[in-house]
Amino acid sequence: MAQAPDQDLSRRERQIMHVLFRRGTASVTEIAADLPDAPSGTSIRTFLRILEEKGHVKRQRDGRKHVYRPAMSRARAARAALSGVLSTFFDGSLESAVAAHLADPSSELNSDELKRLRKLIRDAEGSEKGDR
Amino acid sequence: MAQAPDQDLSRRERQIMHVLFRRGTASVTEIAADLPDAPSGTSIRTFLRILEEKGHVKRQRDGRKHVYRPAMSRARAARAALSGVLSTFFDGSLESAVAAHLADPSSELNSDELKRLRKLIRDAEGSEKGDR
DNA sequence: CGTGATGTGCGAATATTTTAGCGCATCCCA
DNA sequence: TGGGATGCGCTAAAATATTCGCACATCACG
Repeated sequence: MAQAPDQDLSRRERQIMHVLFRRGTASVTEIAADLPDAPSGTSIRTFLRILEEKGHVKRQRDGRKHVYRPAMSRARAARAALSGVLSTFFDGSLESAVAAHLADPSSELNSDELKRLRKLIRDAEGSEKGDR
Repeated sequence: MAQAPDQDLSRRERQIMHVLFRRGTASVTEIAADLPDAPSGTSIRTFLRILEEKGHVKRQRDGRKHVYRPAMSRARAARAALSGVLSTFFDGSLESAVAAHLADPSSELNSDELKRLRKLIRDAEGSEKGDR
């Protein structure tokens, strides 16, 4: 399980995980750069240590520094995060979410992306696994 | 601003807001029912009071009970939540998100939904507002 | 080598979050 | 109308989260 890695994390822990997911990999300094109201490096290290103990983060030496990365694959976390949002805000429907996003003026997607998007769906219709 | 209502909320506050967004409206009892490891009703009321003070929740009497609802529209919160996830896990691309969701075996969407989805996009291509 | 800049972890102070106990008000109905 | 059930807010204790000071390593380099 552990579907919702977020659910069990505190605010800071979550923020840090998000930075890590966004960057893929990051040093304490880089994390600090992306953190709103970033605390001291020492504090960030504390969280990293905790996150590591909880099994959410892995570390690796890089010269004298350490580089951190999420323990869970981005893909997996992404899926979980997305379905969480769908479930809470879109009645679980991808369709409504897409509709909302397309309607959002700030989404700014060009016709190219739209075209690819449509192809994506056409292909999915094609394969249509099982479908009971 | 206040784009990310989540960002400033504690774990419990967030959980409660999510229940509220999911249900639209809820009493303390209903919230308790949806909350993982629900604390006492008294505790929930405490959070509701705090959330109200912070301006995230509105309340309304219903008989002797109170009914709570999010102060921000679901649509607005939904948009914010979605773009947050897109930004953190999908490089801001709706396309990747859709691709991921379609690939997710547990997504289970039928051909009807796919069809509507495609139409949605086709329409968007048509109107293609501004596109600066 | 000697020294400053950088990085690290531990341990402990501080601040916030989380939880409930209480006493009061209201409602249902025997 | 008296008593139990249900709901509410206030207030304060208990539990967590958040932050950092410190002392010890490493590294680059004059």
